[in-house]
Amino acid sequence: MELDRRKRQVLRAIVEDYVASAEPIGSRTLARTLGLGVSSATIRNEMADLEALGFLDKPHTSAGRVPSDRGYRLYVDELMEPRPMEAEAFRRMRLMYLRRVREMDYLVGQTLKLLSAAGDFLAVGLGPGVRTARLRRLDALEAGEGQVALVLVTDHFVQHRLVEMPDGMDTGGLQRALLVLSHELQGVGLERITRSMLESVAREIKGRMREELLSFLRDCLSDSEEQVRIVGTSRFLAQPEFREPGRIREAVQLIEQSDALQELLLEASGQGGVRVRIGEETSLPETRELSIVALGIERQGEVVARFGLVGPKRMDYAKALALAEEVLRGLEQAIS
Amino acid sequence: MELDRRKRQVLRAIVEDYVASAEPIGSRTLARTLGLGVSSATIRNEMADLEALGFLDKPHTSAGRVPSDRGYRLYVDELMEPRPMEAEAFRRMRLMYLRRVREMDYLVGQTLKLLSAAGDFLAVGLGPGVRTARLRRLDALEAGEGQVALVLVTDHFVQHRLVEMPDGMDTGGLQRALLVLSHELQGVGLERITRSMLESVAREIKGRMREELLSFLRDCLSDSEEQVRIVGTSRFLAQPEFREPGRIREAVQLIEQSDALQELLLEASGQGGVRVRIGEETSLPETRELSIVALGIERQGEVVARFGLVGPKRMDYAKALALAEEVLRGLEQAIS
DNA sequence: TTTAGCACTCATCGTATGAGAGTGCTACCG
DNA sequence: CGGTAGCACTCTCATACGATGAGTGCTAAA
Repeated sequence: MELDRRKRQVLRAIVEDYVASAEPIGSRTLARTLGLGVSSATIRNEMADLEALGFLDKPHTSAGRVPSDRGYRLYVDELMEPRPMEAEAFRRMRLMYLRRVREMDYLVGQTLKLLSAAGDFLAVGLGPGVRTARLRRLDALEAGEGQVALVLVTDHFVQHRLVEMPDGMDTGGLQRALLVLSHELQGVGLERITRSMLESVAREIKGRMREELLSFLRDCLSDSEEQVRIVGTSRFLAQPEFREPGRIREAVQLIEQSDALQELLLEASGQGGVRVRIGEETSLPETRELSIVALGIERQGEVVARFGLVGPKRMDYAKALALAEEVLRGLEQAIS
Repeated sequence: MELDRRKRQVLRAIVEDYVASAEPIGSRTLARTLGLGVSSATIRNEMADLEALGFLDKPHTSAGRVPSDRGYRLYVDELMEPRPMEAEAFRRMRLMYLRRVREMDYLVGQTLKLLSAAGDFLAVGLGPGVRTARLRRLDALEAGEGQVALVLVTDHFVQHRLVEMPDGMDTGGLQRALLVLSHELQGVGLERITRSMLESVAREIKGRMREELLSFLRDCLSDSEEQVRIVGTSRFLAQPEFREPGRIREAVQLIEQSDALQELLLEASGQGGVRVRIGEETSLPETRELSIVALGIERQGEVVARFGLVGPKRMDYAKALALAEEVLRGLEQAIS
């Protein structure tokens, strides 16, 4: 089962050629570019063997070879040469993670920008959401002209809503009620906060304001914010695999109704660290033709953020892995 | 130049047929569906006249007729029968605008959701950004464990950033400095606030914290937030006009690099009220084949939010107009 | 003013055809 | 026994061709 040296060379060359050109690789061109001093017929034999072993596929009888999922897998695990990040992007990333911002939403957004700028990937990211957040503070900031800003602060995000106070209502009562709630629930995981807890406090507030307050708190506690964020659509869609209208349509749909992407990201990023899922390994029918390099950021044993670099299976795994590892290192250090 | 009754009937029928079917309309079918008791030859003559007057186009010699930009224009201005919004969507919209939320970002987001759910449009929206915002409050909320939430409140949005305090620094100084700044600049338009104003205050704060504070304030004052928001891509792209790969590619590009869409929205929504731009009228080469129903929300003579419903020229103008007018009414009332 | 009739145009679709790229196999070589 | 040359075979893709059908424009007549 072990592949000999030359087979590995051939497979690696096919993967790298195909990644670069998006065209199936024929034996003639490969014999030439490989420079091994063997003829195309020899390469053909090697290719036939690799195909029999499941590392290559043929789109059709006379079209050259294309790596199979197993082929990509072997390439990623054993054949590929790791490649460090581009210097400029590396510098920017470092700089960002040295800052003192602790707001995950912000960090996720900035990281996504850097990731999608670095290649033709679709960069997806998922913040901590309510799952791992602990309440720190709940407040109502008077903002003049009868308006008040409701603010909820947790250990890694802030939510707010600007609301108009009903006539004749003073902010004092509201602030007091929130202060009580704030003290009571200090340090409690948002997930543990039930509606009845909120409602008992809100009872002291009357009328319209109660509804708005409850609506705000409910929105904060619901997972609605924990939605996957997606950057880099157009460079992703510009890839040659999406030239046909059918494919592009599929991809657009995948992006727009982001549930599938979210599931993909959750599954692939798992319990932290960097992982690669290739084609069928993604276990989602919609993403059978895509790959993802995913990572989960851990803090105190909890995964607080996840990122993924999604591309066609023919993506630049070395680049994506270098990016992913750097994000993992930088971000975990930043929030530790 | 005035069109007689029958010509108007014919034009209207062609527009409505074409909107429904996306196929060019022939004289035979039209003669049948119109039920005027005249033959296809008569209709052919009318069509030839309408084409000569510039209200119809021919994709090619033997393909039936299609409305021209002028044809759509006349339809929208004079021929179309206004149609009220669908009841359920109307109810939801009403309910939303009766709430007391004054945060434009939130309102824009919710409105876009409703708009894109109501039809096959691409719903675009633009919040007030810094242009029309007036500072209300600037604060630093202690959040425990050495973290502090910087909060900036204006009359229609809130910005925040969660930052880690450097060791040994107390929030007191920070809060005092912000309070001073807050009082000084109370009610001042964000656009008027210059960097030197900020820096003079920040001078009292030392080290890393100053950098983070300035970075936060700069981000608040820059237009970065005033980016057009886009919802409904996939339903928009599912329209038959985007069946060809070239067209769909164009459209995706238009959406992703949203500058053009933003410009379109700004131009079309103008100084408030509801307006329609059809095809060439959009004055952007990229959107020559699209139409937009746009509206600007005014408050005290300033446009604080803009929305657009973008579709192929063959869009359902009656529906889009009904939606637009309701948003205009509801939102202006809500924030007045 | 309307209509019937007819020649004409043009996109579309299916089929045929040839070129080109690439494979698999067989026979042969060192 | 691994490597190579040669050749038949397969399959896609581009092109051409003709048939089909929808629709028009025009003319002459009602």
